[in-house]
Amino acid sequence: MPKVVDPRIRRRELAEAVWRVVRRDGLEHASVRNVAREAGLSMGSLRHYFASQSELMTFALRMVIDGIEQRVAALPSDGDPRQRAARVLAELLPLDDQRRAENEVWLAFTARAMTDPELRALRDEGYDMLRAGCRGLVAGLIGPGRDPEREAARLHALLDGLAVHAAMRPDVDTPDALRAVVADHLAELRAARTTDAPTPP
Amino acid sequence: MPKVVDPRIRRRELAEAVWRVVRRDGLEHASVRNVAREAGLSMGSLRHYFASQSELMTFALRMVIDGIEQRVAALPSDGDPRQRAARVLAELLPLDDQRRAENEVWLAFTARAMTDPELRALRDEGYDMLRAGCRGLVAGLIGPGRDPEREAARLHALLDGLAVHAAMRPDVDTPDALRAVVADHLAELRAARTTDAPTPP
DNA sequence: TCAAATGTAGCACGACTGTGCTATAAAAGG
DNA sequence: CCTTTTATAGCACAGTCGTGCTACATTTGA
Repeated sequence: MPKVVDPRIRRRELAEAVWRVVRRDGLEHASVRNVAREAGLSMGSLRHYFASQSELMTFALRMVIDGIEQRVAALPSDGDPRQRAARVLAELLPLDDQRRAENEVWLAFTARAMTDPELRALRDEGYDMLRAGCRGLVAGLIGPGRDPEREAARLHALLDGLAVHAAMRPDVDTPDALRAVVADHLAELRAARTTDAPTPP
Repeated sequence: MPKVVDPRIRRRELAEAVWRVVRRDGLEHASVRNVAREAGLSMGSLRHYFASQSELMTFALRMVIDGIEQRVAALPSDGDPRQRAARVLAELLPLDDQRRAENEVWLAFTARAMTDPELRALRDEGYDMLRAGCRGLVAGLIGPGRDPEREAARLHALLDGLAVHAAMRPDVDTPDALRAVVADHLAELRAARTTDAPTPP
């Protein structure tokens, strides 16, 4: 007795089942069987929506990227670059459960993308998006004497590092700690580049 | 016709076979069979050195941690904290093949540690080690008005973020780019904390 | 009303996995 | 020289895996 459900909703439900399995048991346990069971469907039914496992996985990762992109795009585009930067960065950090979930799933797939060409394309897309975003934020913020591209790379690395740490040690790298570090960094970006005194003799 | 080899060397060889399989095919393909084949041994022989797969994996990760720890410890302990910081950080970044390998293996295991308690203990050990190292470096560097713990967290996140990026995009985040970003960051740490001007009205 | 399309379920096959087990050859030690 | 230990190899079992396939119920559309 099949229910009548928009297939797009079913696909979302299945992708969310992938997320739950990945977070609870790890990506290596996200088999077709386990995901189908998690979603309360049969294997055959799952394969009606996704012709192969890699299609399912690709879609589950795609949903992470799209979700983040949409949330950032929905942010009020304030004229003040400092407020906008603060808002965008607060949106990118894993500060609540929803974003913690996305972050953990993203990390799991990022690792697998090291050896999976199909996932790698998506991972690179996310990387490029975030790097471009950092470029935009930095451009409106940096003080004199700073290299925009290097500052974008630095902010980007800081963000991804904080995300990894938040996943690894949520007890140490708490939301408040993440916010404080990012606030420090933003404040610093606005300062002029200090020319280096030579190493004291 | 068994060769006469120090069993500790065999264990190292097997761990290095794990590394190669992990880098080439991914952690999910580091099965007992594949690792044994990679090392040129039989499954039975591998299991003579490692009673279980998790013991093999644990040892392979342990070797990463110990290797990094030993290389940092072997660094000439210069009196100047700035030179020492530069040296230590250059040692921690994945700038050559050996460290690129360690870094990729570390990332793969870090991801799996999210759902594997045994690996998690090792991962946390690495995390704590690096955080403590950052604390030490920052203490000797920071300018007035800075919070040492927050700066340690920031440097730590920056390092891990750069490591992730170097693994993901070695073409973009080249060794030179990594060095430049870290140099910028170190120079900045020495500057005094700029008190924030309030957001302009 | 009846045929086509759609959603759901389940089975079967071949492949791969970790581990327990036995067999055998070489080395070590008396 | 002979026994014990060590190293290596290989097989067998039970389990999981992805996928192709069939069967059936429900909905849709003419």
